[in-house]
Amino acid sequence: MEANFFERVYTLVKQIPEGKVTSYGAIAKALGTAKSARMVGWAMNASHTIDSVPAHRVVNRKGLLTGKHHFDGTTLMQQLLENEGVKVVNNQIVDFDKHFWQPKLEI
DNA sequence: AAGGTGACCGGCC
DNA sequence: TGGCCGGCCACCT
Repeated sequence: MEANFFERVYTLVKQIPEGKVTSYGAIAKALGTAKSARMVGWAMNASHTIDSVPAHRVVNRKGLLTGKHHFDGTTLMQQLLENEGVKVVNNQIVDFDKHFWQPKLEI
């Protein structure tokens, strides 16, 4: 199996198709650490150094771009999502449930 | 080895 | 939805 918890998160996040988004909790649950969605966020923090992980497709359960602060600018994450067809208004994804992608189905 | 930290979640009001 | 609180686990120093 893969070495770190991080790599598992990366592997899963990388599988997120364009125009789709998911939540930390969903990823955490898919990995088996449902009660520790914080770990997913922590993994994303490390993903910042990897740049192969579409972290902009990962938001919290409310559809808020909580992690946009960790991106380069302030609207980078939002623009990336909009570029893929995901509407974002005021740091929040519109029709979040429609764009929601369930990692459990893929894992 | 121990403590601190974190891009969260769920429950309650 | 929004604010507050507790829990939870892996990584870092």
